[in-house]
Amino acid sequence: MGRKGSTEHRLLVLGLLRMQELHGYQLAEIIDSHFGGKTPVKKATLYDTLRKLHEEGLVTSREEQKGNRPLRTVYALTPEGDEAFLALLRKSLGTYREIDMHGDTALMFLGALPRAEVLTLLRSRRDSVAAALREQPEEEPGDDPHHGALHAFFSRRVHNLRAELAWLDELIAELHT
Amino acid sequence: MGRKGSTEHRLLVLGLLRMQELHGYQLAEIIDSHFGGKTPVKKATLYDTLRKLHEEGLVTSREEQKGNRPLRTVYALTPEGDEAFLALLRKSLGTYREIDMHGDTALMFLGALPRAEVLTLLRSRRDSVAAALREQPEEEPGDDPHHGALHAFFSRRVHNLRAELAWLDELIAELHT
DNA sequence: CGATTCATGTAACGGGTTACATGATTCG
DNA sequence: CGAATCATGTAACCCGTTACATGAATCG
Repeated sequence: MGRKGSTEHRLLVLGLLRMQELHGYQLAEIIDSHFGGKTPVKKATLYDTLRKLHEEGLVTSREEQKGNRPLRTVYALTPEGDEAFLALLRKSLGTYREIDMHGDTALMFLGALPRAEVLTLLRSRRDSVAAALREQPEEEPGDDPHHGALHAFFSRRVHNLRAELAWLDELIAELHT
Repeated sequence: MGRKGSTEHRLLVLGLLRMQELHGYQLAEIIDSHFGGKTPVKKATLYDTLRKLHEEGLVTSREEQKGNRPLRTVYALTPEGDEAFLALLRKSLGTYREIDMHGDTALMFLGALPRAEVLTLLRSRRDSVAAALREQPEEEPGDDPHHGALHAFFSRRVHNLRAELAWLDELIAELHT
């Protein structure tokens, strides 16, 4: 039924609706196109978020039919929606949410395996990180309407991956005694 | 009812049971003591995980009563539990799980606020990170039975926080034009 | 003509947290 | 004696994903 929709999701949807009115499917496409494959939001969640935002009066909805294509519901931001967006943005930008450490518990038990095996495993992990780093777009070529907008977002990802890599290298070297 | 219990939770519980048999409350205490306040696992989850591991035959259970204190259920690892632990550990150590980026969506919309305000907000975020970093134990004084075991775990946290800080500083400088 | 695309949803499941219930005991 | 501690659990809730359903249109 009526989910709340996390801050992140609301922020994303409101932020995109701020630039232009959109229907759900279109919204999903825009998001997917920027995150190729690994979407941070699934369609079901998007539709739900839109419905919720509409209930709250943060967006208006309007039915639209282009030719014989399926009926679509186009959403647009209301002034309240814009306010809500800015408030969320301010709160979110000014705060640091400690990132959940996943895949970390294993690090507590390095002693349970022979050092040689630990080294092999960590090197394999290192390779995964390096691969993920290579897949990151260096700097988006600028024929994108949101050109610079995503810069900070992706730059953080890259920074994080690089830090992870450096840390792993350090740990590996350390274990090498 | 019967939850699966995430890999992380299972790994943590099995790993701790590997060193000594424990009852749920004690397990929670051990975990809490190392993460002061911000526990990565809640009691309800722990009890549930233990129950599940018992169902699967990875741990044995035994009732114990010390004096008139409440009845406690003490769990101990079985050989299968030990195998399961090692398998989980190998898989987890050798793999990199991309961390969920939370609090990041806001970074996509830096353009929505005047640059001066963005700078103020980012500086406030920077301070949160710096504070979190100060709260991290530099290097655990060694009167801890798990002395070196947690080294890698905490060192990663520190590294991550430092990377976050450096990245924020860079971004702030960049926005300063 | 079968497969994919457009477009929107619903139902069920998964998995963790919150809040609450219980009951004895020890501490201030 | 009231409050906190010991010890274990359950029920409800929150939220997101998976999988499925629908139905027309277009593409190979």
